[in-house]
Amino acid sequence: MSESPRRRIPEAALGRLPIYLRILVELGHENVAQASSEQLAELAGVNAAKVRKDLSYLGTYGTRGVGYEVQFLTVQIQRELGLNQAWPVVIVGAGNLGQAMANFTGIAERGFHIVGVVDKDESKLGTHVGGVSVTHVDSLTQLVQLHKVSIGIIATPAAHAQDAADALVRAGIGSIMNFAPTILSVPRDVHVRKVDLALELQILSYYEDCRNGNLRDVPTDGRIDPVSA
Amino acid sequence: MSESPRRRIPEAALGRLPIYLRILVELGHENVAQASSEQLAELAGVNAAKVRKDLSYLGTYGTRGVGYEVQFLTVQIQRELGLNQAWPVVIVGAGNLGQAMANFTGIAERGFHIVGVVDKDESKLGTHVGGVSVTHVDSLTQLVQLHKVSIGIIATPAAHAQDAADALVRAGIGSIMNFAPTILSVPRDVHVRKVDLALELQILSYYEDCRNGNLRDVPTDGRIDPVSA
DNA sequence: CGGACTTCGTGAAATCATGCACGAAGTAAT
DNA sequence: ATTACTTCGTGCATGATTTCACGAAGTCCG
Repeated sequence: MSESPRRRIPEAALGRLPIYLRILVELGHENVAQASSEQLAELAGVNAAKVRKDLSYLGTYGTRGVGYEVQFLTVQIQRELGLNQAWPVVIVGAGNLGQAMANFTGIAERGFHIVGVVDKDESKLGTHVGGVSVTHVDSLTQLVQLHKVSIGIIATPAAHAQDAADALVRAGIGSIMNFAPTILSVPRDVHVRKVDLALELQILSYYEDCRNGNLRDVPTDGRIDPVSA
Repeated sequence: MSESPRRRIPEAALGRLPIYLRILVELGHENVAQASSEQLAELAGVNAAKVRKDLSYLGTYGTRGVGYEVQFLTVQIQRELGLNQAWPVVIVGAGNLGQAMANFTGIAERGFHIVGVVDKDESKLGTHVGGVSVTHVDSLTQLVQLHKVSIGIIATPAAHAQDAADALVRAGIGSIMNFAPTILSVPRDVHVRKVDLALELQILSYYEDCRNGNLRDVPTDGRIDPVSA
């Protein structure tokens, strides 16, 4: 049924669409034709009502008494996420992380195409990383315009992350994935998603500490020197 | 003032503590002695009331009219997160990502210590990665027990992630950071945090697609073949 | 065809997170 | 000491997210 324009998927639901998508693609590969919200929920590690509500933001694509058509729903989610095109991506920073991202098959598999890796360190220039060679950061704008890139990844040390962001914005990029543990300041219309790897470990540390019976309840009153980092 | 036992910091606030911590450590390095919630908020990219509320879960550590003592608060957050010890960590998977994590200075800087990298691929054994050499996954349990490791990182291909998780759990690990795009099944008392790099890009893709005027409103009624991944 | 059964879509309730706004508690200076 | 000023801590309103629970809409089978 042709729906009225539905808009703006809530952030929380949006964050789960890629998960459903991966599951659906997998099911597709196993030639599963249909899946119920119950099954999807099981595979996604969430509850069934949430799956249904999340999917309902896309449209009414399920069939009552049956479930969802895997192929069809796959396409719908892809369309919604804008994945019916291969997005070109540039990486700023050819260190460990930049290289890992450039080589990461999971990224290429899901429709992203690394068109360039730039760095400001002369010694890294020309080395080959994941099919492209590392060029100087000065070539960024050129690279971006040539390939019509709109997504950039910052994999530089924290100290240079803002420079990298500025360069990306100047080059005309619209979205940034930032691995540096820094709050970037960018124009309002540029989207930033940050991924802080150490942060995730620190959160695990919290839970481990809880588990070890360190009942964090008695506030210290003596003031101790912080350890240096 | 000795408080009544305060407990369980809400997830959302917990996720911001590492950010405040990083900022405080930085301020400390610049010999800043005090900081107001306003300043911290500015640096953290959030609003001041949120900073105050988040910090209030730890205790009443601020001074009205003044702000927070940088050194003191640093220690408090570290204590809360369990970062007053150096947590040993093992990495399963010596591919790009595993290597990048092992070499990542940001991790060591924040009190984590990579004590081992294991892989099942014979060809990778013995290579040196970030100060440790890669050993066979069979040595995992030994490694974990020797160093009293409780945090593991899964950086294997998705297909082997569950095996990796099982091995980690068997070895006695309590928390897992999972880079593989898979829902792991683990005992209830094991904490898992997943980091799905492609997922983040897919979300950026959504926003880019929106920006490009692709008003995602008219649901297709014809059914199209999904592209293969 | 009709009844039993399945599963979706969604309102409404419950929970969680955010942000405002103000009293409380401190400093500073006269 | 009193006044002016700053900034914290937090109750409360608002908004977002999750979950429940049930009617609607379909299938299946005799």
